[in-house]
Formats: sequence, structure tokens, C-alpha cells
Amino acid sequence: MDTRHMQYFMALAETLHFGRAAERMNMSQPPFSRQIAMIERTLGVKLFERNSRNVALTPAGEYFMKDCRNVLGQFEEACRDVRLVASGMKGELRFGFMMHAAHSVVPQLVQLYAESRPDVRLVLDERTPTEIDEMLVAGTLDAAVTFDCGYAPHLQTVLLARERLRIIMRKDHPLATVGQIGPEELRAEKIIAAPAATAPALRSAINSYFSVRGIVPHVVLEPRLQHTIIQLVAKGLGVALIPASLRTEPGAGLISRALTDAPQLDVVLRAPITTKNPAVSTFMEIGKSIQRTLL
Amino acid sequence: MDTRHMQYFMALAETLHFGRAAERMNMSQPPFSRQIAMIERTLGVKLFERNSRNVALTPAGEYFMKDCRNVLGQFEEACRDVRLVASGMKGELRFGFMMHAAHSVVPQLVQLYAESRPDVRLVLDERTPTEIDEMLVAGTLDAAVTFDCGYAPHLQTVLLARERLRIIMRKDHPLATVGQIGPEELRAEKIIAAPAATAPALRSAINSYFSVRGIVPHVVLEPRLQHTIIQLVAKGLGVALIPASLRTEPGAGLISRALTDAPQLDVVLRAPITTKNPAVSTFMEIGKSIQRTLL
DNA sequence: CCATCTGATACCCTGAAAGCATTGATCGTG
DNA sequence: CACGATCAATGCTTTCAGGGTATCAGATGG
Repeated sequence: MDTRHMQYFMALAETLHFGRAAERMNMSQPPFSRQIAMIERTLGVKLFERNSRNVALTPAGEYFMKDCRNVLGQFEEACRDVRLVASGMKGELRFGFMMHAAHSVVPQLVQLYAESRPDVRLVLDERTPTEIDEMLVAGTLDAAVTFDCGYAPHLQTVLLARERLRIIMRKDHPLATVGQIGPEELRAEKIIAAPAATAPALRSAINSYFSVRGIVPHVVLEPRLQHTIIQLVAKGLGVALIPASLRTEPGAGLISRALTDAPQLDVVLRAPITTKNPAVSTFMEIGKSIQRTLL
Repeated sequence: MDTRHMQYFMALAETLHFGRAAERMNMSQPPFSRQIAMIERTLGVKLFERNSRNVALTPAGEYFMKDCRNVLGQFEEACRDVRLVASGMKGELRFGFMMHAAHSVVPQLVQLYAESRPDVRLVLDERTPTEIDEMLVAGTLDAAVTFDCGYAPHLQTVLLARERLRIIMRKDHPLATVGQIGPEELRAEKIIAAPAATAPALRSAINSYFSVRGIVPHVVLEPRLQHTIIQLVAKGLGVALIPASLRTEPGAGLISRALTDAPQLDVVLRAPITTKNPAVSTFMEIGKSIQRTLL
């Protein structure tokens, strides 16, 4: 028994006429009759009550007809779907992103992609930049939005945005009224910044911002999560340099200021070049289409 | 593509090894490899990423695997179920019965059958005896409980119970205190009885109960439903002769009395002898097993 | 009783698919 | 680095599942 036999059965069950059913199956009546007999023999079940004049379904045949309709439908669907998956119209795409990006490019990217590929299940996964890099090489993620951390030959990269860092502090902070803020003004400040192990690109941008002026920043706290950094700044434990897109989130009692010669960071969309997931390519295309001018 | 191909695919998807997968399919590796290639060619989809050292599923293959597992499961189930239906263990049984029987044998019959054949869907259908006869010959019912109306060569019959008729009347009716009630006592009474067209066996039993004494019963009302008869008696519009098993339903202000030489009616379970529904036979067997002594 | 319709049988033949032998690519190891 | 081992792919042969044609057999209607 296989699906072809089920199709033979369905043809006869629907026409109740061997000749016409055979015709529908594009074959002549004698082999068709044999196939029906074969089906009944292998199942050990009489499916049709027939003589040389009439053909009728037995109750077992009636029941089998419903099941066959089901199975054949699912069968067709499976064959159709696998083509859709291969074409990237259907399937799953595991998408990682860092928290910074959640407030800027990610919503638009996700929305546009979901509109253009509604049958692809987007699995969102917020991670730190380091975790993202690891998961991209491990294949746990299909694509991710992160900071450009330079050389990555096994990854394809689309530049999404170029973000300047800004400084945030409490409103009652002495620097809140200073006109220009640069490395010199921050020389004595307590800095809160993510550790290099968690966000290498961000941290090295901050470090080199100071080091080109020969200044060693006074980093007092190194929380891993951006969320925590803002909380600590709000408590007055220091100031922090954060991407401009996070500025839109005002926070209670916090103020954000521009920096002189502010460090820039590239926000990129990345995916392994060796990816086998066909859904990725249009995801990258959409990334390109929403590429933004630098802020 | 058919289910055999899906089985090949599943074997490889689960083992990720052509040799072992072929072995599982009881064949040698070369034709197995060709079949896999064939599947990919007809689907137009690469399902496996492979070289002479490693075999891995593509994302499309991964997706297809889930669908195949589904389809193959349903396929097996359909083949198994059709055998169960043919053996009477599964399927549907359309069971008709008259309202009189609903209070006596039907509940027990239905319960016992449902316990012994839980996968057979019992479709219950309450009808008048005449409707039941028509539906049995039309094949709309598989089996039914009704009054024995005599000759029926195309039906198999199991006697379930033998019921005496009793008389019901209002508690304040003059006959309520009379010791013996027979045709003579009812000569002047207004009788309420179902029409012969609806319940021939019941009505002819009532008629002959009087006619053997040369009495013509004074039937004033002929409602089709037993329910209505009882209501009309309660309103004082007459008395009625009803099966003893209905006595258990007391009704407001009504009283039921035995009759002298009470007419008897056979309650039978019937099914067409030509029935193709394999579920019927055990239904009839259970009917035999609950055969009751006459009341 | 014959013409006709329809499903079953008899017989033949083709090609899908299985087996065997072998090739070619990729590792691991001495 | 060469050699052997492993494993998928390919070439060739063979077989039988399943299709085709011709025909039979039972039922029905004029």
C-alpha cells in the first residue's frame, strides 16, 4: 500500500465506476480492477460491494475514504511545503540581536520581513554581542544584528546604521550644564561600561575614545546588560557612554548629551556565508533596504 | 513520490548514514542512494547536505522530516483503522428506537454496547415505529428497537422484552377505585391512542383487545407522540393504554392500573439481514444477552 | 433473446527498481 | 606522505510489479 493505491481507491470511491475511475487515473480498466482487488487483498478488507452492474462502498470503504482524503491532502501539502521551505517562503529563521538594536533597526526589520514572508516563523533571541558571535559560528542563529567587530571572513555583513555614542548622566550631575563634553571633561568621572568580554566593539570604541588623548578612563562598574548600566547611572554611581538610539528612552531623572568627536559604531546585520537556510537571503536583502544614514 | 519514498527519506534522515538506512529498508546501499537522489530530483529540493564522509539534513529536509513523520503516521493509522472498521471494532452504528423503549431496554443496550465497542460511534435516533420500519429498509438505520409488527423477511429480529399494556388515568377518575378493569369497563370511556399509521402494532393490540369482546373502543384523540398522549390524559380528556415500562414515569396527578387479560406487545431489536455494517452483529448479540423475561 | 454495458481474467511486455561490482572522494594512521 | 578504510556515487544486469490488449462473463433493457 502506498499513496498511489489510495488515489486509485479514491478515484473509484468517488466515481463508483471502474471504467471512469481508470480513465481518471490515466490507465485502462483491467489493470485498474486488478489494483483495486490488490488493495482489498493486502488490507484484508472488502472496500466495495460490486457486481457487473453496480459498485457501492462498504461501511469500511466509506470510513477509509475519509481517512484517505486526509492522508492524501497532508501528503500533497508536505510535498508542496518542502518546496516552499527550500525557496525561503516558509520555514524558520532564528534571529539574534543585541539590546541596543532592539530600539532602532530591529522592529522595522522584523516587521518588513514578517510582511514579506508571513510563513517564516521568526525566532527572536536577544543576546549580548559576544554570545551572538558564538551562536552565529555554531549555527544556532541564522542571522543577527550586532556591532561590527571587524574581520569576520565566514560572515556576510550588511551595514544597517552608524551610531554615535552619547553620554548619559543624572540631571543634577555637574556636567549637565557644560557646553562641550569630551575625553578631558570625563577624565575624573566614574565611567560605567559593559565589559570587553560582553561587548568588545562597544567597549573598544569607548576605550580608544579616551586613549587617543592619552587618557585612561576610570571605569568603576562593568555590568553586562545595557539595562543595568542605565539603572546604575540613574542611581548616581557614574556616567555612561551609550548608543544614540537608546537616547529616545529618556529614563527618570536622566539626561543625554552629545560628545565632541563622538565615537562611532557600525550596527550590522550578519549571517554565515555558508548558511543553508534559504530564508536568510531575503532577510539580508531587507536589511539592505532599510540601511539608514548615520545619525 | 509516494509513502515508500517518504520511508526511505525518513530512514536516512534518522540514521544520517546511507548504508545503515538502506539496511533498515532491507536493501543494499546503491539502489537506496539512487532513490534518495530521485526524491530530491522530483521534489526539486536538496534534502541532504552530503559528501563521501558526512550526511546532514538541510533546513528543508528538517522541515520535511516533521511532515513525513506526520503523513506516515496517519497513513499507518488509516490502514489499521479500516481493518478495525471491517471487524466491527470501529466505525458508526445508526440506531433507531421508539420512545417507549427509551425508558426500558435502550439505556442498557446502549451502555453495554458502548462499553464493549468504545470506538463505534452510536448515532441515536428516536422515531415512531413506522418511521423506523421505513428507515430500516431504506438503509438509513443499521438497527432499531421497535414493536414486533409481524412478518419481515428482510429483517433479523431479537426479542428483547414482552410488555403488557396498562391503563393510565387521572387520580380523580371514576375508574381509579374500580377493582378489575377490562374492555367492558372501558366501553364508555374516551380512549386516547396513537394512530395506526404511526404505531401499527400498538394500535392493533389495543383495537383487538376490545374487538374480541365485540366492543368498538371510543377513540377520541389520536396524537402521534406518546408524550402528548400522557399530557392529554393528565388534562382529563380521556384514558390511555400504554406499555408497562412507561408506568415508572408517574406524571403529575396520574395513576396507572393493570388490565384484565392485558394485551401483550413484543419489543424487538431489528436489523436488515443484508446489512454490510460489521458493527451490527455484536449489537444484536448484546441484544440477545439482555433479553428480559416478560413483565 | 439479443444488444449492450461493465467488471473480471488471461496473456504479454515494458521499465522502475533491486542487486553486484566498482569508482572516487575523504579521513585517519603508521 | 602513502596507504588502507570508509562511504556515497555510478555502471551494468536482472527481475517482477504493473500497465496494455483481447476476451470472457454476468446483468439489464428493449
